Amino acid sequence: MPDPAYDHKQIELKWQDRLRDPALYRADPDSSAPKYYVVEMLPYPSGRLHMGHVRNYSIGDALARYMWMRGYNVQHPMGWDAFGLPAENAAIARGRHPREWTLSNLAEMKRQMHRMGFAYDWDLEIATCEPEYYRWNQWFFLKMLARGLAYRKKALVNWCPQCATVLANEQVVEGCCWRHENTPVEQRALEQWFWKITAYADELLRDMQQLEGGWPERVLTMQRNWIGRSEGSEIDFALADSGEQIRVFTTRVDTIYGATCVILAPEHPLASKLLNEEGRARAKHMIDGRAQKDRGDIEKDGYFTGHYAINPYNGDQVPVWIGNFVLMEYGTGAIMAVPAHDDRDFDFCKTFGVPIRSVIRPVDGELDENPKAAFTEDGIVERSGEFSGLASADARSRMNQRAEREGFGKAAITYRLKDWGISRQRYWGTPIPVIHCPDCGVVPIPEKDLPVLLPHDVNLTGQGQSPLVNAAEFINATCPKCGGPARRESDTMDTFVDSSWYFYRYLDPHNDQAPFDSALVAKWFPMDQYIGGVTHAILHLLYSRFFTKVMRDLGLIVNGEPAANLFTQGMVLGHDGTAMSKSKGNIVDPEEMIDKYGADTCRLFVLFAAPPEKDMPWIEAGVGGLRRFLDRVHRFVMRNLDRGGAGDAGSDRRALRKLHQTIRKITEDFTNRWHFNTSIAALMELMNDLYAEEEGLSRAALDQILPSIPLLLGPFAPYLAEELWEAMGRKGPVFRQSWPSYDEELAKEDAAEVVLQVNGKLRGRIFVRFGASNEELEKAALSDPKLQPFLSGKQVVKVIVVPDKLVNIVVR
RNA sequence: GCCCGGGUGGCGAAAUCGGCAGACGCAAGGGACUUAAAAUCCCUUUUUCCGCAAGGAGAGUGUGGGUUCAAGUCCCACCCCGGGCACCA
Repeated sequence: MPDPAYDHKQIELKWQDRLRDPALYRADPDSSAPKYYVVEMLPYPSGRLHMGHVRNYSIGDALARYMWMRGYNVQHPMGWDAFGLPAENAAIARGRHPREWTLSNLAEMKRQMHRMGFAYDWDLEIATCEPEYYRWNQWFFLKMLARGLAYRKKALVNWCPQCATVLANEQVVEGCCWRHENTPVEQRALEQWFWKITAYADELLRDMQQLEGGWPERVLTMQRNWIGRSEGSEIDFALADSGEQIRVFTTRVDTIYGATCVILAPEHPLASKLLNEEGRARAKHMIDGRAQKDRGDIEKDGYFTGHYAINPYNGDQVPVWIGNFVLMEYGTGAIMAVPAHDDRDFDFCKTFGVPIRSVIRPVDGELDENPKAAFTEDGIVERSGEFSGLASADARSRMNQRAEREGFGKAAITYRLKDWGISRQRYWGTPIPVIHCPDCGVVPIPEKDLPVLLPHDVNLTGQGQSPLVNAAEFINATCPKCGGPARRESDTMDTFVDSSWYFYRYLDPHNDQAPFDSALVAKWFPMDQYIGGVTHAILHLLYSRFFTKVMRDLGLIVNGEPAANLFTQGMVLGHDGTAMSKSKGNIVDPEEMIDKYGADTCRLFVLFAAPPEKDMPWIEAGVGGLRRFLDRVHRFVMRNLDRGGAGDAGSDRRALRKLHQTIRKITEDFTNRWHFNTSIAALMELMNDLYAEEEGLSRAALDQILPSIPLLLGPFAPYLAEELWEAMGRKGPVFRQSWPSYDEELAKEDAAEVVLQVNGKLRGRIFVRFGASNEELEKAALSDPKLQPFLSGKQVVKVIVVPDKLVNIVVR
């Protein structure tokens, strides 16, 4: 009789249907089990699921299933943010309303994910552009406003002409928009809303200590660089003619006696005042040049303003220049140039003939009167008045003291981090809940009037101004303070706001009294495990840390960090070796793969091809092998369900040993590292052995082996696991069973295989009982016939024995 | 330029604490079954040399050194690839 075929379509349809009940996946809020909280990063609903998403989800899903089987209380939400901008652009392109488009897309993605068999609570999904989510975004905004953490200012902002909106610094990649890598970002001056993430710069930096070990070092380093704290001094140089102050920032105030000019950024407000017409033209040229791509390649340019400034320490008058290498957005936008002790200043001053004056010598060297290059290390300060002879560090602190005493400067800390600009000139996003009143100014909408909802009928063009500006019904409002006519804010919030706190809302998605129940969050947070792509290292992960700290200060939560452990999984790359993306057209559609091979096979394949932290190029050639493996599993179980037989003791022993070794191996893989590729390889080895021993297996051995197979397979290939489990007459679901335990004794080999080496070269091997003494092993090795040719006529110098493993004989 | 990763067969990879390099899978080749094909099963597959054969000897984890009885793994120098940061004062 032929073996029953593994019909993945029939099996998967059947179990898709039976596993639809959300109650199966829901965590028990009263559970005393050790908690384990897995959250998945969300794909944008602007496209369909692709194999990259399938891999990301499969990693978390396998882990969640295993944790359930170990008795953990798993909250394993997968849901979606309805991200504004992509949704809006896609909706415009298809001539549909963003809301309609978003919801239908969410439904489609939900269907696909259900088809893939991801175990998740199907009630939990959140579309963050829905009214209830607006409400709490806006509520947070008002809280921030009240605390001075939200403010509005006119600022030079990054503007993507393609998106027709503003971008945060974090969203600019190599001078281009993160979504349009060929569109250079422009600078525009606009009134914008900001959130004061800089108020938490120090804490965001300091608390990274807590994350050490739990978060990848790479991510922490990226955040550290991004925050970019540097300690130094701010010093005022007064203009010789007008007395107006130029404040400079330096980390090397100890070199200030060597300052030979002051350089302003071309955008510096004072620059336009000091410059003549020609100078202003030069400044504009510098600004334009910088807007182009490769900043590092731009040659130094400068222009003398014709004015002089006074070094407050020694009264020297130094020329004031503008320079294209001085950045307005860092420090104070002005520097003192110390060519003798800074590479960039050296470059600049050499080029423009500004004098060079050395004031620092190496601790055990002379002052270099005529340096060929800048000496940038700390040393001993010379020619610096009362500070001469001091070590650099010492000089810095004494100079700061003097600056403070005399009122011309102070010690200061500068950050590279800028406040988070959250204004977007788009339709599809959370409206910023304020009103502009001609009499009262900016007036927040009272909490009781939230949420402010988007008007439904707008003219979406994707061009120029936000469509909300022209939506009269929306824009014309009444001032909540004076009752007079006023204008509603037309900016909407950056959608990174939505993703900054969605994982809290997941715990309590239907709460209409508060963003979430604080007690529930206190019980679950910080989440034990967060999984996401490294692409979010400084966007989402920094924002959500900031949000967490703000919410803590609002008294909503008690944790200071959102996630104790972060795992950054690798991407699935297209055939061309670059990340899958719709614009490149290299995405692989899971729908096709599922039809062809089945959902289980697809999941198994993406987990098997590479360990999860590694990028994985999509090479379909290997998928068939995984399908064949599942076929083999199915066939083996099905044809041995009712088979009788006395069996062979040797076969039984070998098969059971392999079984227990496999359980041990997979358990260790889940516990120590998530290398599912080796777990799956172990399962394949088990099946290979079972096939080899099949003839000799007794009924008793089969009764032990068969039920273990779906349990071990469950985290990786859930549909087949359920099917086999049911075929054995058991009640599911598999992921709610106990994880099988292994017996160390049964897993043990009969004898230790000991490798024999002579001078480190493999010359033979022997089998001995476990725990044989070093003397026994040494004796066995020295008398082994295979080793004699290499030992005869030689003198044994040393014998190294590693019990149960190896003997190495050193001869001369 | 600076800071992280990484470099192992034809390919994806494994080797988890310094102890048999290449598990597992793909692809390839050969065989069995079959009228035939598919499916399935079995064998070979890092490489060079010796041998009719069983078998044996050598080389080999980007390159060059080093430590060690023993190195893919540790140390030093360099090359290449990927990522992040980059006139950050």
